[in-house]
Amino acid sequence: METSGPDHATRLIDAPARGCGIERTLQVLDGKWTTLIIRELLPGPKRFGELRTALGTPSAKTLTDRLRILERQNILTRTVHAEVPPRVVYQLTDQGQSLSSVLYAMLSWGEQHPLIED
Amino acid sequence: METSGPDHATRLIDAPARGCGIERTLQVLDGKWTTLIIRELLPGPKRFGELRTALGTPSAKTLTDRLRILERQNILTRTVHAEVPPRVVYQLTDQGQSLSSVLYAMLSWGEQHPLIED
DNA sequence: CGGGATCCCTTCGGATACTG
DNA sequence: CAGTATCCGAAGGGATCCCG
Repeated sequence: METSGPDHATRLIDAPARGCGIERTLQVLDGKWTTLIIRELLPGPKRFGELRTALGTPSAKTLTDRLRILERQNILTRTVHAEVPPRVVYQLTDQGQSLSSVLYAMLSWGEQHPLIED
Repeated sequence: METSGPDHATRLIDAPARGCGIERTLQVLDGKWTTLIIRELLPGPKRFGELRTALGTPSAKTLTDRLRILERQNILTRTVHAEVPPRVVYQLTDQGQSLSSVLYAMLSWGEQHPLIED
């Protein structure tokens, strides 16, 4: 993976410090939970409660706030099924799915670099 | 890039939600400035003042705090040159350099997905 | 069940002043 | 120049209660 692409380094060096693509990505992958939310939704849609459990039970407010932001950013969709009890399903958009490339890079790096300390 | 690797998706789906490599990466790429600091250091070492200017002048405290954390995490080194005036140089470690794979993924995604709002 | 409303606390980041 | 020390405001995240 490192063999074929010295071009990667070049593009990273050439990108202007401010206003480059990295900053747009950071605008999405912001906050404590966002990246993990996307990770949970990659396999397929999930309900609010499923998400909450899978993430380790963040507060409802925290999760709701973040999901609303991601919805506005067109990373996921929110579908309300008018039933009793209500069922609300979150699903990644194509744009959200495409973040898998970033998440995969994060996964690979994290697996290869166990942190020494905190 | 999407053509050859359905394996990427598989590994992302299989990774356990908590304690997977993604979370270790998030432990490093934390806070408002970290990712941009690393981006600035990829081309080569920089002095404290150079970093500050390149990033858009965050407060000295903010930058110092974050640099100390990254030093403890073995992402970069801090070298003090005993001169007058003092000169302090920050340089990525091999581990820090290796984060370029993640930054490159962020750059690519950001370039291809201009945000609609927010 | 999936929130909304409210209150609260911690943390992050910034402003300012001072130092080796 | 590159910090340290101190104080501060805003925001993120959480706890609790209530509702359709």
